[in-house]
Amino acid sequence: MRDEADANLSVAAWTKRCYFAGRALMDATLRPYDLGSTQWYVLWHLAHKGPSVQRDLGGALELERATLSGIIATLVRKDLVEQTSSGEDQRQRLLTLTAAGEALWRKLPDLSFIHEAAFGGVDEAELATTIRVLQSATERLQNLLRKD
Amino acid sequence: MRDEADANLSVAAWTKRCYFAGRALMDATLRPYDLGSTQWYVLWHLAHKGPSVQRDLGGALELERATLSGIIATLVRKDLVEQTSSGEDQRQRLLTLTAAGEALWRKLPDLSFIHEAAFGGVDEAELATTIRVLQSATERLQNLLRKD
DNA sequence: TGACATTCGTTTGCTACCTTGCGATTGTTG
DNA sequence: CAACAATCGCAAGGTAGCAAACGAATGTCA
Repeated sequence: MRDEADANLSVAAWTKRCYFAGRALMDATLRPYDLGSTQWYVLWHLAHKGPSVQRDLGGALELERATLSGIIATLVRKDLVEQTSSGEDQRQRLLTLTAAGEALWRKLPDLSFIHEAAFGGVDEAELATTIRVLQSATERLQNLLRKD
Repeated sequence: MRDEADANLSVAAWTKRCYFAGRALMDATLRPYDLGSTQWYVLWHLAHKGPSVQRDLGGALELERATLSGIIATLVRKDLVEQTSSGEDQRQRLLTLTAAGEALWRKLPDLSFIHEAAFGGVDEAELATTIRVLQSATERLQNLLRKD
């Protein structure tokens, strides 16, 4: 949200702009494959960590159950992920890549160029400072949220 | 997106978490007034800068025309904003706060406590570093985006 | 065991972001 | 002036986030 010259934007405004710029580049790269960024994270997790229970995946990706539920539904509709009632607990669903899902994953481009483009070559100390500032802000905000 | 211990999250991950934490606190504060965060920004702009042409507001808030269109439609439905065909250019719409909009704006709590909670007391130099890192990352990402 | 509480996933409905494509208007230029 | 291009707002359709409420399955404890 810009209300002054670009140079005077607040930390908060730059945080938002940076987040959306990265998201946009990720989305643009994935568009030819008809994948959204969060869908990519799900595939990444299943490809690297193997089949997962939906609840655990939600924890790892920090998504609400309701949010993940919709994303998984989309991936199932596209036949990239299979959702089976995993034996033990009949409430839980086990998520597995389908053959089509594995095939697509192998075709996908490496996205690490995005992080590299954004932060490559930046002084290590400055990166560490940035992380510390953002982390402490996040924690303070979440504390305020919990107290309501 | 978390795939390691919290302490090892990347800058990108903290940028996202921080953005969403701030957004969540803002949304929670505005919920009793039945307002979303972007709706608040629109009201803020109209209250402080006076009536605006929709196109200009989109520029100031960095929203696509289509995105703003929906948000304005919501505010019009709630009778907080009036949308008139501003004389000169018959394509443009002039946005004005209604009486109800002004009344609501006066009742809204001050949200500056959020920015204060997040970044208050942080060393000035560290804040400046954070802004510089995020700004340069944003610019580099946007350059890549434009080149596609 | 039976009543109650909790957990997991889904559904519904909302905000907010995007792209694509359209109609209406306006600007430009041969 | 007429044809073409550009601009503005809207509509449709998609992704991704949230809260609230619900059914089914499971856990707990009197």
